[in-house]
Amino acid sequence: MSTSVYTPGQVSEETGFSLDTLRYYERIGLLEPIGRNAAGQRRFTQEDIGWLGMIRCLRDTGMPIAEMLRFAELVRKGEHTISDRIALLEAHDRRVEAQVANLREKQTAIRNKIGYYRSVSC
Amino acid sequence: MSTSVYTPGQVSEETGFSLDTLRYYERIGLLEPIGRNAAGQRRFTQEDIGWLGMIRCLRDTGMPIAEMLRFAELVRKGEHTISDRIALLEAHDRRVEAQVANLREKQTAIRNKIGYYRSVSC
DNA sequence: ATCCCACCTGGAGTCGGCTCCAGGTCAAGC
DNA sequence: GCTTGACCTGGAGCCGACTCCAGGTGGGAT
Repeated sequence: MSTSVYTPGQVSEETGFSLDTLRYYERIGLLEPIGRNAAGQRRFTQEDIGWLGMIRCLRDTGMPIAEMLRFAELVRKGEHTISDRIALLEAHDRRVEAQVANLREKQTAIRNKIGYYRSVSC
Repeated sequence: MSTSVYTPGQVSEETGFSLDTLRYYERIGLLEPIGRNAAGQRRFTQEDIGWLGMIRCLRDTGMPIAEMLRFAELVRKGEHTISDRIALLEAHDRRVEAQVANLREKQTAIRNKIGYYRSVSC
């Protein structure tokens, strides 16, 4: 029961990020340099996977990579940046809220259009 | 009270699309060729603006341009494509629904993270 | 008359976010 | 002992969706 590690393939499988994307994220500094085995292959920790989960949330909610980098930076700088992190996430949460509202509004319009088409074609 | 027309500037203002984007959409065939005045400047009709409203809905809900082109194509082909248009919009509506669900799920995770940060920093 | 501003064109450039490639290394199964 | 498959690197390429540019036209206000 050594500290469990994961191969790139496993991580890709689990997080839904492609191998190339995982390498890309490491290259640009969104991931800390990932640990390696003797042969130089990446071995991800549970913590890396946790961080990737966060990345997944932020990406899926439309945060640009540049801003995720800022967030990653804050995380690296340690505990005293927590209020900044909260501020960043709250600002993002507000954008997500607006996004959902906009989607709902546009969806209603689309449904009205469908309704109109139905009324025409029957 | 001639049939009212609108300048590119007015349309941009009203629809939120940039002048360049309006020209781009016309170039790629997402808009029918827009009418011109004697000097060759575009004059949009009310109908053009209505169509741009539709475009706005579809774009804002994440439909790729390629698919909007397919939709535009159906509209051009006339009445007998209405059931196809319904099918296309319904499929899109389902994707929008999934999108909202995913956003909500990720938003919850983000809020939990904020909650966690709050608990740590107080 | 002249100025300015909104508009025109074709084509090139940008940007974000990956994605692909060539050429190479290891380790495990047949 | 050889093949296979997962991995490695640096760098180039791609895609979608605009956005910008240079150089030019036309018309309304001062």
